[in-house]
Amino acid sequence: MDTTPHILVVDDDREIRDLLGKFLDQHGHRVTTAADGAEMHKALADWSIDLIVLDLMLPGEDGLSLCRNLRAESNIPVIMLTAMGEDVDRIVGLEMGADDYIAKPFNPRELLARIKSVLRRAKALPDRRNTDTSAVVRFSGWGLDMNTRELQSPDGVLVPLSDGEFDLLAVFVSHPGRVLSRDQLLDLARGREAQPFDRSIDIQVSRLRHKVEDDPKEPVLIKTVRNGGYMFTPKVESEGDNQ
Amino acid sequence: MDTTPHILVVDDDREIRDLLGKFLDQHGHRVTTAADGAEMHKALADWSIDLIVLDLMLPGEDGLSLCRNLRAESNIPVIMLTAMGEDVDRIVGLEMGADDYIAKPFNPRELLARIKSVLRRAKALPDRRNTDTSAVVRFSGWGLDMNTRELQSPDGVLVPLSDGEFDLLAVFVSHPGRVLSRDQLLDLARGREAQPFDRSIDIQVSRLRHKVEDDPKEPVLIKTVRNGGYMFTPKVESEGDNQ
DNA sequence: CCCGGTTTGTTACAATCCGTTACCAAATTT
DNA sequence: AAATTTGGTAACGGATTGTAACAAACCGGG
Repeated sequence: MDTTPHILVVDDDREIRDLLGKFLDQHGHRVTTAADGAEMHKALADWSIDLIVLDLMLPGEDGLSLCRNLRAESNIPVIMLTAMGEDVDRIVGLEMGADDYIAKPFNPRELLARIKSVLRRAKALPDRRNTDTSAVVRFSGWGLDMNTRELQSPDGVLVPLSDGEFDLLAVFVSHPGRVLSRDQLLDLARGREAQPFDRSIDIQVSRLRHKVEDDPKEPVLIKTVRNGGYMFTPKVESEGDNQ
Repeated sequence: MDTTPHILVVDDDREIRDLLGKFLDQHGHRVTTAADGAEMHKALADWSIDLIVLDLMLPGEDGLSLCRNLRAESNIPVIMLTAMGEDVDRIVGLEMGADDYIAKPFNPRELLARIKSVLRRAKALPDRRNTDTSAVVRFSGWGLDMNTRELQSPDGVLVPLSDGEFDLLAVFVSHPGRVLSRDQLLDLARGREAQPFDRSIDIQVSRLRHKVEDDPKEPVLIKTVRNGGYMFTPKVESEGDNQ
């Protein structure tokens, strides 16, 4: 299946964003771009990003401090883009926690190789991005255990979920009260890109509704938003994991 | 506690060895040097090496294959030294599993920064070197002795495991709560690469389940994640030394 | 060297899962 | 109201997984 890595390019220069986006796209990556820190954070909330290419110099909060903040809360790998030939910046970048850097102007094939290398390394690391350290998530009486991947109904009965259903529900509970497009759901739950006429999310939502909704014809938890996607409506509480 | 990193420099050029050794020493690292693969292996047996700086071109077995072998039996980080300006070699080096590379002639301060960066990353990884210190690992009542390679059931009965089953279980207990792909499991437990249609991990998991699961049809400890691999779900406590 | 037992991987097949297609209903536009 | 778009889901088929059965590799002792 198509699970090409999703790369986020953060650069204030529109030309570089477009160029890099096109190049990485041509080489089989999904790409999202952001012009500054705010857009970057939005993209991180909306998509399942596998790697960030981050320009050192940015308007507002600069690349270095963004990188440090990223490091504090996730371990999404970061490759820093630096202005050319500045050893000092390179070193500071690495010490700030970037996984690699590359100086502008760069050889695209080398960037590709570095991306591949960093992604390979990252696979060996535990994925810290969604780990809210809370194992059990509760919503309208239901309990979803993110560790054992088990769903408990309000009556305390274990409802068997297939892996796909669990992954989708996990995405919903971690984005409550937000409309998620089919594209986003596909990316967040399956890590893949939508094909034309892709209805797989609809099907999976339908199957999930039959397991968690009282009346699947009249869904309360997972609402359809016409021309928008789906929205998980209940309030979600995460229990601190009890030892 | 003296935790200055111990760095092994492998290069056939005596001048570079001495220069690097002196430089790294001055900057607060312990350094051992080796001229070829044989000396490298001796140093690895004699010392607890934290990082290897490895020249690409070596007499006898060259740096690339040394690097690959290292990768197979430990996760000691490796920084490759390459002759200057050879993009191809750089790329191959990274894909061969090096954690970073640096081109000769290099700025010593940059090497220092890369060493620091790679060491920081490596701390996040589990140490796969010889853990001679006694270690009994416990999970949901079971006890796995990493030294004697014995598995004790919650009732205290010794359950015989084949070598392959033990290796696989050892990989699982050292990566609890993480989805491990078949590729990763094959690499970590067998040190080999998957062939097309390789089902050996499935079989081994099946056999392991029959020994450790209450109901192998309804596994609780080793869960299947469709399109992902397997996940070891129980909480793992290690009785031996912990950090 | 051969000979049994053990372990490990391959093949084969059944069960399950998931995405595509197709068709219908509901919502929206014309 | 008719036409069009959008969403729900039944049903089929390809893909993935579990495991039984077989074969190859390995091993220790004669």
